[in-house]
Amino acid sequence: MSERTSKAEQILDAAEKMARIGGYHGFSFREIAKDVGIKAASVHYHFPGKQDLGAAIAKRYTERFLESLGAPDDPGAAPTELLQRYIAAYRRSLVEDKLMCLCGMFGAEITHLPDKVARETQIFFERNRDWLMTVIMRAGKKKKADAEKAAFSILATLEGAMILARTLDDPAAFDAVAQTLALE
Amino acid sequence: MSERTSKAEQILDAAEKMARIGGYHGFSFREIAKDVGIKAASVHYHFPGKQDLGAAIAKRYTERFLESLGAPDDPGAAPTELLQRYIAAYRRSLVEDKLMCLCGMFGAEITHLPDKVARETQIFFERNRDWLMTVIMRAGKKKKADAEKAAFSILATLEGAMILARTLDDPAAFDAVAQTLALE
DNA sequence: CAAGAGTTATCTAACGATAGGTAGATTATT
DNA sequence: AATAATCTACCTATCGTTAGATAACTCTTG
Repeated sequence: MSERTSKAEQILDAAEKMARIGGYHGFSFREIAKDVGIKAASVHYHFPGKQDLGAAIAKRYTERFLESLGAPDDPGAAPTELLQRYIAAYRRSLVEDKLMCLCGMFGAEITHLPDKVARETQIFFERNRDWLMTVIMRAGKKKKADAEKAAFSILATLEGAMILARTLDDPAAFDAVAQTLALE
Repeated sequence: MSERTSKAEQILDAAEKMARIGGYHGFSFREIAKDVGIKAASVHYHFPGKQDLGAAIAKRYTERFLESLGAPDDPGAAPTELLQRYIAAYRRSLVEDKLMCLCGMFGAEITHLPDKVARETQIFFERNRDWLMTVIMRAGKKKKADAEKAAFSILATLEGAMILARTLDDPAAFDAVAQTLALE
């Protein structure tokens, strides 16, 4: 009886959602188990330890996020359009999912995370930086160092905007911040 | 025998430090107790519940933070100087204390926090917004609505820059982001 | 086809650690 | 004597994790 999604995927789904609300301590094997209809011990069959599960959701999150953006050097998409798409990805997470960015969450508590999880979190930021740098250099910035600064700035600003908008419970605050980015 | 700092203050110090590493779940009565040299039950004498302690550190953090900035309408300080001072406050937390902004941390996990704590976290952002708006309006001729957008943008960018720099373990990333702010 | 072996997935049941919190005795200070 | 501060001792809940039994499914083989 093969269901539409595997148990491992269901576990990842539940863990990711919980982590995007409460961070690394926001998900537990028991709560996940209840969510997907098995016992806590069975979750360990799919993911040996919490570190592994934490690293797995961060890795999947990163891959899905970048996949949803498309290639930064796609000739069919203008750099400005790609940047708008990038901003829209954060907005969707905030407004539709009503969830924090997983790696923004993990990033805040980075010094409190197991190595495996911290590493995956770093990778999210590095790959986002690289994606943005490619787009920015296509858009006109010539020096690589300047492109990196601009990429860091966009990345940081959007992560911060999510926190701000969620704290004030005001999606308009996100848009206000995003608006100051779009002009560049 | 009255020491230099009261026990309540020592408790706040310990709790704040732990929370700025691990968030709301990053501090516990037992760990705090060990830190200040009393038993866990005694911590409850000073702060009845965890909510109260969490709210107290957020409140004190906000007050100290704004105090360190000085008045936004101080005639003796130019708006650009005040903005530099604002950026420097974040930088100090990152580089010297090597700690995350407490309310940036709490903001990330806002939907997971008790009401009392969430409220204090909101107040941090509101009061920072107001401080920045005052400075920004002094600096230019901007409309109030535009000043709010600019204030949100600075606030979000610096919170995000802290997360970014801490995750990549690279203070230069913070400076790169801050540099894009200073030009405004 | 039928039986058994192997593999995959889940279960029960518990362990030790840690959490927030409470009651009531005890000590220290005023 | 009264108040302020801390203590011991415990409670209940949850955590990650583990060992070992038990199903459930797949594959091979007589």
